[in-house]
Amino acid sequence: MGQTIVTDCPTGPSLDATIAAVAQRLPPPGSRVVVAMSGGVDSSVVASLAHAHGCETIGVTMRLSDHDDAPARAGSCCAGSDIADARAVADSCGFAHYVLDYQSAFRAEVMESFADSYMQGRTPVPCISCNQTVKFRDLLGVADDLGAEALLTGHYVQRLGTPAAPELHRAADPSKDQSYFLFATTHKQLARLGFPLGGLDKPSVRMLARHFHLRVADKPDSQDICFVPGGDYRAVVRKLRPQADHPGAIVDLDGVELGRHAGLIGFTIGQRRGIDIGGQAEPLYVVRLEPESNRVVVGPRAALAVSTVWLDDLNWLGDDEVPQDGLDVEVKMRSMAPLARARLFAGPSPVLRLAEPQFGVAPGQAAVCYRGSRVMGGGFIASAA
RNA sequence: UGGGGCGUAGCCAAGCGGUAAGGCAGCGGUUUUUGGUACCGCCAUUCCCAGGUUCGAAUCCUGGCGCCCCAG
Repeated sequence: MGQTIVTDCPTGPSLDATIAAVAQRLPPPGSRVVVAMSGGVDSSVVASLAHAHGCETIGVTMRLSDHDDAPARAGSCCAGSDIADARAVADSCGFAHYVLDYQSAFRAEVMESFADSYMQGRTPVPCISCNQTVKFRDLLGVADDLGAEALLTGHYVQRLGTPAAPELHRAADPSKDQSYFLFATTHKQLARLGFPLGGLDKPSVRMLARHFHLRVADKPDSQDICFVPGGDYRAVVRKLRPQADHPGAIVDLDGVELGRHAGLIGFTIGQRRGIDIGGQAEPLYVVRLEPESNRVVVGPRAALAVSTVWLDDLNWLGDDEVPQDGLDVEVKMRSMAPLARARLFAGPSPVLRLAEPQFGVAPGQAAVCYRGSRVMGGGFIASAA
């Protein structure tokens, strides 16, 4: 009593307009498509849309880790309940759905390298290595085997340009943009991929989910690393690499020991919390990790400033090579970081010269280069100074 | 055992008779399909202990205890 009835998106775009907008990003009716279904809202909507659009839709869910015995957890992908959700969506809409067991590949190529990376004092982005391996290599291969024209996913990114010269762009909704995680996608892969949701915002996607009566319509967005459901990645690394992590010293910039740490894997460059050293006038941040001596080097925020960033594995998505004298780009060095102006130099040792110093640049993270909304390419941060 | 100084939260520290600042650390939350950052909130009924003065004491007095410095 006395409650206000809230209508859905009273001022938002209409349902029909939204569906029409998405249809432009789908292959023509009759095309066979594979949809990578995680069991979440986004990919469920993609599959439902493709099916409704008249595509011969095959939903595929990869079983990636073995949490299926665990109780349903919000925020994890491809666990048991998520697989059931994907299956239920396919059943209710009436398109095919397969579950593929990729646990061993996922473990070998994503989880193991995740652990190794931490052991080396780096800070990996497992979502990117997952996209590079099981998703856009293996699953695309599955799509090929099934004779599919395209592999569709629920990522919030846009593939523009022409099929022959595809361009990767940020999502229309900047708050949902996932292009950071897709920079390593190759030109060839991009040509076969479709991201129907790239022009929508989340409320529109949920509106579509309700329209299709999907049971996942109000499922919470996923977060955290999918194979670290509770958010405790340190426990996962220690389980993968028992005995590999040892207590050591926390030292200041001059090498003076200020405290002790339980193990290097608990730290990331730029990290403030968890250092557990009080009595300072200013907060201490992790400035450097030294796997050789097992030391964590800490210092004031100012000590984090870097203006040169060296990259590994540059994946270039531009139309032309990076000019000899460099290219002005805007770079993102964390998924939710603001863009920083920089000049990119390619070659055997690609390097970014930052226009303004940046703080908390961590090796292992991706540096993704943009020009306007377009992803020009990127690489993994090797080192910074 | 002469002189001087100090003892306030895990650490640093303000307060100097009117009912415990702040910083760091920690904890919780918000944000977020990576880690982290940032932001917000919480965090001493009590000031080494025991008495006393006072309407009222962390602040004054007395006595302990504990540190630190200077001492021929």
